[in-house]
Amino acid sequence: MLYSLKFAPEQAPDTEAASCPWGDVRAMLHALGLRPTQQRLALGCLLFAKGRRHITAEMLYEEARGERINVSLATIYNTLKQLTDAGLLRQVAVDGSKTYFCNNTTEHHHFYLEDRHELVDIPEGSVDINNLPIPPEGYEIAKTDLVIRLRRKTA
Amino acid sequence: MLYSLKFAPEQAPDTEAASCPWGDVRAMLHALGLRPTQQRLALGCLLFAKGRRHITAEMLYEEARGERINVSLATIYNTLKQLTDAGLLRQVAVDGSKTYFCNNTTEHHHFYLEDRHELVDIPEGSVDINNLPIPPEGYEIAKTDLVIRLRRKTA
DNA sequence: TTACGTGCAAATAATTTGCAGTCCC
DNA sequence: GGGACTGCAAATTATTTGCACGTAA
Repeated sequence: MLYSLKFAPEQAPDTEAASCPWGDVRAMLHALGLRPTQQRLALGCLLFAKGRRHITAEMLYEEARGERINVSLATIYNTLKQLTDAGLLRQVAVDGSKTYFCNNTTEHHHFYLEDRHELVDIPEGSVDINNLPIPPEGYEIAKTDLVIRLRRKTA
Repeated sequence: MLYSLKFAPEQAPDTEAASCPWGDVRAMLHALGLRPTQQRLALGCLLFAKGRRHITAEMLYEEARGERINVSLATIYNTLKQLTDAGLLRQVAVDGSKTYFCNNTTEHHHFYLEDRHELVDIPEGSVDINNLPIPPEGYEIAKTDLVIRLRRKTA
């Protein structure tokens, strides 16, 4: 909440860097060859500020609206795709419907809380996957996704 | 192809058992409390006959139409859901769009061939997952899904 | 200015649902 | 016959796209 207020349209956009752990969102966009528009600056900050790290387009949209950021859902989708293509976000498929985006691009895996429809990082190193099978001829591993689905204990 | 011809509407439905590795589809449906309608018998046979084991609703629909089985997409979805709920099929999320159903309900994992949009079983035992993390308070593991995404080698 | 971006609304795609008609028990 | 089942078409949900207008370099 705090961090994103600095991106409200009426605020000076040059002050955002300090509030975003990822560093300077403006620099990040520049490095990607993307214009630092108000929408992208704001979304970049929401996405890379500490706090929430697994988000759907719809969730990000609601979060942005809550922060009075003027942005359309189409732009949310565009931006998420651009950042994903750039390798700054990781897309996680959990069920056949919503798509989650994760701002942690290190090798790690996820818990999925079925009752809350929520993704949670599994701390790095706490799961070992051994004996990764050799891919069929002509293929190489692009990435490995491990999702441990959790249900509420009934006992 | 061969196996499903026996389920064409004009054929005697009592002969299907021999052609379906799962056993007697009629008995299976009975055990689930589902009426052995022509559609369900035919779909049950397509799903549990050897051969294809990872299928989407759309794929099953096309396969059924190819076999002259008269069935609607809505019924495909209904049936897939019923069989999944009954534990006879396993649903696998691969990307944010299509949902795959797998007729292998043993613990196993998948390759996903990104270029062909195809799921392939990884032989059981060829991947070890160790140190499964302890779920947060109040939760237990419902299932673990490991998908190894493969891309075509560019080299 | 001028190409890149954005918002809106319409288009897709996958799946679900409501309901009238059909088929097993 | 009666309720379970099916098919169709309309409704939903998630996402993409086309295009007129806005805005950063």
